[in-house]
Amino acid sequence: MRRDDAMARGPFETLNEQQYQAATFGQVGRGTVESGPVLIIAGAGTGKTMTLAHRTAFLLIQGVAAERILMLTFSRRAAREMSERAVNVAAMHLSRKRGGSVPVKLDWSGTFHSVGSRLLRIYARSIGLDPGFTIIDQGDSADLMDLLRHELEFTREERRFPRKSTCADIYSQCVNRQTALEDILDTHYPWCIDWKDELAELFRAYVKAKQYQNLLDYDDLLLHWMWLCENRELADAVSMQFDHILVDEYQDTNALQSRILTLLRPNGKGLTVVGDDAQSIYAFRAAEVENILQFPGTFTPPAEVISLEQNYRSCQPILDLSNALLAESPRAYRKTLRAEKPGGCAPQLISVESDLEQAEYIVGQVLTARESGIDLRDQAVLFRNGHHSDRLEIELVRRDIPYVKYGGLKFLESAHVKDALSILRWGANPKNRVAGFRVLKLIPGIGPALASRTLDHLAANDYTFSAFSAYRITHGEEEMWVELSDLLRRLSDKDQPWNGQLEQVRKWYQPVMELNYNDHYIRNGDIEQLEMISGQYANREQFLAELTLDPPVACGDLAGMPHLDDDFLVLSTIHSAKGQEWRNVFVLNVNDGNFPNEFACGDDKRIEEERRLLYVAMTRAKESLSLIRPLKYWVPEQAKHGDKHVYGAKSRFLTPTVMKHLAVKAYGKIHSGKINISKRKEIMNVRDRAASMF
DNA sequence: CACCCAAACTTTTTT
DNA sequence: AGTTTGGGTG
Repeated sequence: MRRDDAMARGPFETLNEQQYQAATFGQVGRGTVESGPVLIIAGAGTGKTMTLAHRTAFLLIQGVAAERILMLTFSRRAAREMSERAVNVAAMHLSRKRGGSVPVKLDWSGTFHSVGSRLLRIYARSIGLDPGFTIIDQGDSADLMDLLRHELEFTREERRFPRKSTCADIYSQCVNRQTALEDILDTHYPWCIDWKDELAELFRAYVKAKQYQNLLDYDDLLLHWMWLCENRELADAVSMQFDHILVDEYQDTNALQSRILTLLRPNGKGLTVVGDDAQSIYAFRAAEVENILQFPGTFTPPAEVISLEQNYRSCQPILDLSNALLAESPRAYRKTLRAEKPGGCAPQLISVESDLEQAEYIVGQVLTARESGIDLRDQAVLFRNGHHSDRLEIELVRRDIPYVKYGGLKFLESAHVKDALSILRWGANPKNRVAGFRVLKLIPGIGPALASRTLDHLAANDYTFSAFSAYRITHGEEEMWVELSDLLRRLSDKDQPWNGQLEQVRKWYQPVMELNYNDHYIRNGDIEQLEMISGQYANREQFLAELTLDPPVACGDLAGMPHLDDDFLVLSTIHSAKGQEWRNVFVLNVNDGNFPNEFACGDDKRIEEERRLLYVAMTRAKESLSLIRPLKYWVPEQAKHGDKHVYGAKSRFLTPTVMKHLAVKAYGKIHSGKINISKRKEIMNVRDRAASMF
């Protein structure tokens, strides 16, 4: 078939030459597309999502069934977007041609973790797993580590044992990198090296505990999927379900993920991966840039490589700066981004006195831009660490500027939400000791020891909650205890409808919040919000699984959470800004210590990743880019005496070659002896408040 | 044994 | 600034 004739028209005419090559790669047969492995190197802003969506649409148009396409993405949001766009493009074409069967969505589109969880529920029995497993998030996994490290009495040693989240991190690195504990400690956690034996023992206990309690952590979803595929028959069964496997953000896959792909597609047939090595920023989560660099060579004949370099997002001066930054990094896929849009002005490097002036400067610039017609939602402030925006947030609240913050503290991580979910999880799975422990300690008078004994009693009675009705607790609120055991019995009853379960949980939990939190009315609102969300799920298992795999982004206690159609400024960590774009972008704290982060120094590979992080931040900007550099900035490190400010050196990434593309500016009085404007405002504010007291 | 308080310690980014 | 541990009290 001469697909050029057939396809050049219709939905594919908007693609440029490389995008078109990528989208239509492969030999078209009757209802099939035969294609070897292909790697699409998609630079920032080169229409990656559009290309991948069009490739999927191409497959659908050629007659590949939607349920035979596996789309693996980095986030749920990306999965949804990709599915929608692909289906729309295909529908546009198909309805014009024959009006025949138009797929509504891609059945198998999701993150590695969510697809893994789905496959494991199907194949659980064949690998000796109970399909009713509970998925636990990073926090739960850390809590379980905490319980075990106390049980093993590692916390009683003279030197302090690594904190619970560090233990969980180390374990996760070992699994995801498929590397021995000793090597992980050597390269990533040298300060924990003395605890090697204890950590190994802790991890053995952790694995046992998870198995006993029927829990899977994030890493288990990948690990068990891989094990599933290591069995030839099962691998074939999974593999034969799909004609095509497409992987987005391939540069951020880890050893487990690439191994799973290799097992599913040993010869690479029907495998399409998309990514940009220059945007690999998840090494801390065990991502391997090497995966994308070595992808072509892992097959014989090697995979086809198609490079997209035409940039549709930014103006040329921004790309010149980004290209210059990246040119100083040694890497395999050289690319020079070219702008489609003409004109544009040079990116700026602004020096300010401290984080206070930084916040003030941004607020001023954002408001000026809005007056000139750029909505707040077209502007974003990006930063390295979640807390870097603290100062700015205070300023924004004070000046009544609405904003949404991505990254940082999440809804699901707040204590009250975890409490409520733990009650639900415990009801769903009485063996879940972490959840039970957490819930029991909520009752005044019940501490770790009593909670532990109560859990033992439950275990001794075959994990039936009715055993609690005869069980008296020595001290502790009698009434709350009785109500809790009642609630748990109802929750564990299989005939109990899902509808209304969260309401029952909230009714029991409300007094606990009122007791513990001053802001309980705000937190109660969060639980009510959770209740609303729960209505969208068919059953409890689905709700709990989806919520851990795809947590809601924003936390409700933001000062008046902006409604979606309102105008608001976007604050985001660079990691959470991936794939997004704004007309106007500010990058905070561009100094050595943040770019690169002080903890990343000493290791060349990690420094390169930090450079790429700055690259990702820069390439989010469409029209205007401002890098801000405070001369003095706040460090939350232990400060022995007095001043917690530190003088930040200029980022080592801003070399003379890179500086050529930056317009240098200073804001405010850099050497200040006098009190500056913003400080005076703060004093005024305090005076007003003092006066209003009487 | 639970709870409160003080002291010591702390590695960022997230599915 | 937030977390974790240890000591003292009821």
